Amino acid sequence: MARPKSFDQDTVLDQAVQLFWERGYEGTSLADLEAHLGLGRQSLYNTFGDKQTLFLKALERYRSHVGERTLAELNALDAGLDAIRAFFTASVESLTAPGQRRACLMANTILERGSQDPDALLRCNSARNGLERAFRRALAQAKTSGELPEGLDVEATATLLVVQTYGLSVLAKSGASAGELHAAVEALFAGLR
Amino acid sequence: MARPKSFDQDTVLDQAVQLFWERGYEGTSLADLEAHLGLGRQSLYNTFGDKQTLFLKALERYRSHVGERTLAELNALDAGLDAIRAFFTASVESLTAPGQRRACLMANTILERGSQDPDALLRCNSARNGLERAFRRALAQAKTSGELPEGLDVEATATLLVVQTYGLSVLAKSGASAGELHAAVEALFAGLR
DNA sequence: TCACTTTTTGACCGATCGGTCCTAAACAGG
DNA sequence: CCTGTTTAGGACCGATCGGTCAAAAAGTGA
Repeated sequence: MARPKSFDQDTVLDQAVQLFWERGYEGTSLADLEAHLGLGRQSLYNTFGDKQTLFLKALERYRSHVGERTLAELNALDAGLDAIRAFFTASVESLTAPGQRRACLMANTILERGSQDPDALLRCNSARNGLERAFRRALAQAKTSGELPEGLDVEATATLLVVQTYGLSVLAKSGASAGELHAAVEALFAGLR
Repeated sequence: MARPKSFDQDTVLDQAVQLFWERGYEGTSLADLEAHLGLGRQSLYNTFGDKQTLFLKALERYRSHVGERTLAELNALDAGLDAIRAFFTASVESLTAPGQRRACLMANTILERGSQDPDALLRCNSARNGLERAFRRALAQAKTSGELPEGLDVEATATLLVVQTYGLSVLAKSGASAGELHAAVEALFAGLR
């Protein structure tokens, strides 16, 4: 029963995700947000609260969109070793896409904000848990289907795969080629079987 | 034949390294530097140039001190698999030391400054090359001594170890326990042999 | 002691930061 | 058409940013 908002919240939030992803939290000013989101400062504050709150919502959005999409096939019921390999192949491709060397928003946030923003860190860790859980399930599946040896430590290996995921982000941002990273993934899988 | 500086450059530079390491480049203001380094702004500019130049010198110092110290045993002539394992064990301990969750300055810099400071990125990559070279040598040594299988791809595995190094930094900063990370390292080595 | 050179101190600069306030515009319901 | 409520625009706020300037202080060599 009053004037409605002239924009779609989720669309705007997606653009905020892009900005924070490319420039980081400190590197993204309110002026940047106004310019790229196409709305005034007061609208930003009315809709999302202050900068830090907006950032947390952007993190949430990243997790529920970007994250879940890449997790989808890993969470399939019959996901095994192939699904894990597909996950890393797709990750490397995405991380090294031309003009898109922005690593992973979660890894970026952990390093930039980990010491200062416990809420942000909490969301990053929740996202990490989701990934690690998916890895565990796929690893267990691969183990029962005989793709992996009986003695394999599923818990530790899942953590190892998370380490690998974050490490690939850093190396990709530093300019490593897709070939290098694919080879590193191959080396990892050579040890798994 | 004039007034000498009242401080030791390297000592001051070490403190700058600490600050940048803990707070990042953007997160460290000139006021912070003045306060913790104990010298005035003009002295900073006279001695090290502007903030970005100081940062590059701090990166260099980090590499030549922190970096070289951890690389030392990896660069020993007879370094093999044990040396690599010792490197990761020491890394995990250092990364999870209480009150010191600051990850690795190189990884931090790659993610925070990689897109904006090509000079900084260059130095990070040069440090990475040093690490990767040491890994290659130790891996080759381990291969000839029979610790590792003939078919092992030294090049790709060395990259894999760099990926792990960076990944451990991120996970450590996110709050992962030393135990978790040690287990992940174990899982990695289980695959290598 | 006396120049000469450098360091140091601290005030100061414009720009930009995140955030707020106030007013005008725009829509919904009656 | 009004009335009520919310949104939108933009001026404005104090604080802080990196960087500069000028003057004072402190050494050096003669």
